Amino acid sequence: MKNWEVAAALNRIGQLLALQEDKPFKSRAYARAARSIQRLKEEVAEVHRQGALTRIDGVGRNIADKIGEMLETGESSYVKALEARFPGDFLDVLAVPGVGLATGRLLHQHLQVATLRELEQAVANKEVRKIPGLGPKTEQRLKEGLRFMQEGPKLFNLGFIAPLAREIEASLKGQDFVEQAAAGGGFRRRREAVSSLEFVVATREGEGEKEKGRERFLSYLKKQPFIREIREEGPVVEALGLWQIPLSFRLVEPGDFWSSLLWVTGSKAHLEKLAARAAALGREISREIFQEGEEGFYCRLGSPWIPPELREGRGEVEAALEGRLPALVSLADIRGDLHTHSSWSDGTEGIRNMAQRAKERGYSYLAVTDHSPSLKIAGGLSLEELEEQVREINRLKEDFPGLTILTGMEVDILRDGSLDLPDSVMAGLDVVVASIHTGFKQPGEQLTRRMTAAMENPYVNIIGHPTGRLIGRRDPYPVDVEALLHKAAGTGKVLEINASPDRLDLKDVYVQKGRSLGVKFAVNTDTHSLAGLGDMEFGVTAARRGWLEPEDVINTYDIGRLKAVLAQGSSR
DNA sequence: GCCGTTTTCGGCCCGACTGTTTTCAGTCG
Repeated sequence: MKNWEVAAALNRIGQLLALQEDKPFKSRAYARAARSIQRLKEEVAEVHRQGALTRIDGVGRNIADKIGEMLETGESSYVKALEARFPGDFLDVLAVPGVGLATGRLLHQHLQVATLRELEQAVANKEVRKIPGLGPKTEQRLKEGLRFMQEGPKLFNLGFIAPLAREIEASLKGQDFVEQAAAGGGFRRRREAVSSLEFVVATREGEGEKEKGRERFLSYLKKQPFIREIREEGPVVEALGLWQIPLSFRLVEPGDFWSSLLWVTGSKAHLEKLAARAAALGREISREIFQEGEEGFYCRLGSPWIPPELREGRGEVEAALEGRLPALVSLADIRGDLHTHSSWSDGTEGIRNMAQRAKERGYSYLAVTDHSPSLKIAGGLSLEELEEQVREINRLKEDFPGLTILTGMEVDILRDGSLDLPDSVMAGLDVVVASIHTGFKQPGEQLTRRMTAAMENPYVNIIGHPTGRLIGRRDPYPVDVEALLHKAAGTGKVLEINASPDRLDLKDVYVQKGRSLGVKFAVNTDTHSLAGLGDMEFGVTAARRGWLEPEDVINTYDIGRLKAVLAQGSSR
């Protein structure tokens, strides 16, 4: 069992306990142990072999026993006993925004709600409002909450699905009967979330031996650990993978690989534009014009190769034909991270470790931007602690030659639009990221005013996660993004592309719009751990989907130029 | 259920907002 599986099981225990016992802290103990295991650097199975489970923070004798059983038998009798009372699906109900433990219990007690479907029914029949303690407003809130859980097919965030997609791709390429293989679809275009993974597989069997290739492929596929079920064995093999993600494998002859991949990659809008171009040139899109791969194909249409991230039908074909395709920023261009948290607030690592990892990533700078005083839940620093932190950073500087550790803070934009740090203090910091963490439910105009007011402050450098969305879980604040973009263009304030796969905020379409207005961006991870520094790739992906070039992204600048931009509080 | 230079019992990230109440519990970040 992998660490994440153990952590997931412990979290499950925590939630089930919270439902059925009146011992909230027992439940939280499991949640805490789960967090520790999630963050654990070694394999928990290895720690168990050494008999050292109780050395893990939050794991005592009882929890260690339960982990031991899971590792040895692959399951947990404790989970089974707990599940006997609440069906597994009930945890989905608890995941609905607006349903906490208390409401969950009430729904179960009074209406026997056990699944999302039953909750939906109860809401539709106006039963929820009849429960003592709940009312019509709660019912309405649940209705809105349910929307997220049920809209369309289940979506998997890019950051979540990327490791699986790459594992499958590598596995396919490693088979001796596979000539070429690649993931296409929304994943290849690096959309923020996808509902399935689609692969194109060229098998080595010669012309006319397609059937043989397909059989070898199927016998290979059936043995793979990432496969749960094979549903369709035709020319496109359909399967369900880990986490019930739909997988498809289009089996083709080597000569058809590139045309199939182009087709499977999409998007529909992009392909339509290509078809129109081909028609205008009197060409057909056939396998003959793919002889030199995708590049060759685009070349025949008189266009440079268009990176998959741009293939959304948002003007990329026209731009390519006119020779004004952007030279997209890439991960290698990134020289540092300007929004990170340490254990001084709610991060897990000390600044030394963060700096070490930044150095290993080849960065030339790293900004430490912990939370500001008012955000108590996230361990916001007091002014004294901030001063102390700055002193520590100054001490650490000599240990990291070649890496500039920048002082900073993620300053809350308070409910009234003022900033949670005096100007005099912000003036002394290298980087100020200003973000909203409270009062999301204010009317849009008020939220917009708060943010534009923050942009008028001369010491603010970057607006953090500007729309506050959590992909698949929370809508953006009802903020007027157009107004923000114009304000940023006017003030020279930098907007963040938050690289956390849960956020990717600003999103690509706004980034593209901002770029056209001359707005500059910073691609930041907002990490709370060492591993989170690796999310940078997803932020860069969002930047690419927003057509950005290195020049548009301030953390591609060398330290001298970056400091100049930061010091004047404006990118212009 | 876990943990300890506030400690082996009594705590466990804190404060605002909301809805359902008539003084507060539940949820969220």
